[in-house]
Amino acid sequence: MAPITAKKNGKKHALKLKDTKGAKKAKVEVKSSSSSDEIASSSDEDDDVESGVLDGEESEEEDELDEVSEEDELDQESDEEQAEQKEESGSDDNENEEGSSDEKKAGKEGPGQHAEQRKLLKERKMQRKSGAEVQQIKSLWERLRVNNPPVPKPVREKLSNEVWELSKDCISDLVMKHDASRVVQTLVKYSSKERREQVINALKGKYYVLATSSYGKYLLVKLLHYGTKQSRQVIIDELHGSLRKLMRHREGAYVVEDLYVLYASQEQRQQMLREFWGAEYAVFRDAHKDLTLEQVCESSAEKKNIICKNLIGTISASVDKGSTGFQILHAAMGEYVKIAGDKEISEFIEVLEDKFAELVHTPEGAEVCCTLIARATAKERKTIIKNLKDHADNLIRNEHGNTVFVTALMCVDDTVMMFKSFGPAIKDRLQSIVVDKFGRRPFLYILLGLDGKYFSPVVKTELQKYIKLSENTSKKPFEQRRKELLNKFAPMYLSTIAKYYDLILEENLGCQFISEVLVNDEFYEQLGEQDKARFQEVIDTIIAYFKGDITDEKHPIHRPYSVRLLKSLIQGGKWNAKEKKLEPLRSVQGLGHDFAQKFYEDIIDETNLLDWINNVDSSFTVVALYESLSKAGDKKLTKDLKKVAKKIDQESNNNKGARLLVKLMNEKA
DNA sequence: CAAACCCCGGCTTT
DNA sequence: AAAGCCGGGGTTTGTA
Repeated sequence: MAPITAKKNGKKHALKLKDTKGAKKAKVEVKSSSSSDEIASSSDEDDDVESGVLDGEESEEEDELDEVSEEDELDQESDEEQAEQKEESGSDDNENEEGSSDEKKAGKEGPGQHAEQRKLLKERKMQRKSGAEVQQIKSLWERLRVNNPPVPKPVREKLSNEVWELSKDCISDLVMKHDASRVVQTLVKYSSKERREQVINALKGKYYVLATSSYGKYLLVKLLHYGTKQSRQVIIDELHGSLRKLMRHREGAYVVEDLYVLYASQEQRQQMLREFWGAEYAVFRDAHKDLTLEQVCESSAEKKNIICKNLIGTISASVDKGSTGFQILHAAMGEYVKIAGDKEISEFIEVLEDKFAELVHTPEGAEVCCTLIARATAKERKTIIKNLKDHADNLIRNEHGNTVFVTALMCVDDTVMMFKSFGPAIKDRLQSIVVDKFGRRPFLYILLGLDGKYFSPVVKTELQKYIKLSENTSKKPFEQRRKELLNKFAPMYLSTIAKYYDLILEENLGCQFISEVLVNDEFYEQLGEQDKARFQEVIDTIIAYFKGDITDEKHPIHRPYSVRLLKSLIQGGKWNAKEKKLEPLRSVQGLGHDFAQKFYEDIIDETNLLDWINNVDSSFTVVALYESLSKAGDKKLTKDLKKVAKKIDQESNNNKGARLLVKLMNEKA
């Protein structure tokens, strides 16, 4: 692994640790991704970060302690841990906890006690099964793991062989202990394919226990990481049938999530999910291969009931455990809502309670959330919105979250509530949301509906699916909701543009947005008298924005979208590319000819006309001006153009605007 | 709108 | 396990 990776991981981890203290409540940010990071990085660190031994260990155990209180019934449920293992792992756990708290105490109270504690700990360790070997292996490992300077390869091989010789017979004892499990991790990391294969085989029959062990899980994840397709299959096969139980397990759930997200193939994922349907589908898995949920449910209402019950069982257990952010869970939820009836949907909404925000960052999770919003009753929608509004900014900017917000905008009848909920959170950030690739979408929706320009066919079809689903519970005519929202949001759009025009105009997406706002009859018609006046001020502001010497490279005209914006304002209408004609505005004032006139006066006049024509970036502006003004019989520009006609640069190949202008002038004459 | 373009994830290769 | 290729998507751009 490259040092860069190590560094990155270390950093990530450090950040994460800081978080765990203060930000329990602020875990809106993708929990699922952190799950994999957490496991990967905290175990990586052992090997890669030089100074990390104590830090890593301590923090890990701190996490451990944190979680202990959350302990649930599942440990008992987990089949009494295989008689032989039970005693061992039980005492092991205890010792580790003691160990960590001892260590901490010692750290505070003085070195003398510390040493004593250490000795005690060591003695206890020696008494454990394979204790002597463990100590020996560990000392070898200490030499193996050093990374600064890195151990030369031959030495590494030798050490690693020695470790393997010592550990291969008691490997299953090693992997459950927090220190020794690291030895095996390092071993796996520095081993050949064959050796890894051997480790995989030596651990056969242990993977369930491994997955549920707070230390073993790191090794398991490592094995998955370095493993081949086959070895992954071995592990998956073995865990297969226990997934539902694992999902309810504190450690196991993380392993399953990692497996699902990072290592399982599409087919394996499908299989994992099918296991959540019920025991039948886990046991006879080959018989049920290629089975889709819809098929099964259609074939028998009884089966459907059972599957529903099983799914919601796993889902609510995991949600209660705080695993709402897991992707595998989102996928399971996705299946559930696909077959759920209205009653089940209501129950599901209750299960999720205030955790909706944890769903919206993954494709599946967002889909679930959208479906729920679409199918929910007015009252249920209100609770969902109430929950989501606290995460408005993250929700709206997120690639998937934004569709959830759009769905809410499309489906919720109570637009007053929508505006009250989200308005305040949005108000001060609209200038940055509006230039965000995803964040701007909901606001373009309010402005234009599901315009194909901003909603790709895939997204659009999906959103239309939700519209269809919402028809049972939404009462207003579809377009009415958008109009009402536009009415409420329009003043906010306007004041944001007025205040932050320079920030927004700096971005391509921002120019595009402003153009959509200004060249829009519906928008203008929603404005009151006072806002209509402000609208004119905004237009003047934009005109003034283009003042200045365009031979200066920093002039805004040299940014690609500026011309497009100006052109749309000068034309005063939307270009319909299908019909190849301009659709003039019916009610907006101050654009089109008016705008052109002002622009050819305040910004361009006979003194700098030639500059604007002979520059590639700006020439099309003049073309637009010419078309707009000459059509209206405005002679000033035509006259000025004649004066400079001879100096227009028609030679350079790339100034197509200039040449087009000349062509148009000749046609006229 | 359509063509050009770029970026990313998955796959194959050594 | 890293490097390179390919295809599909989304975005940019060209200018009607």
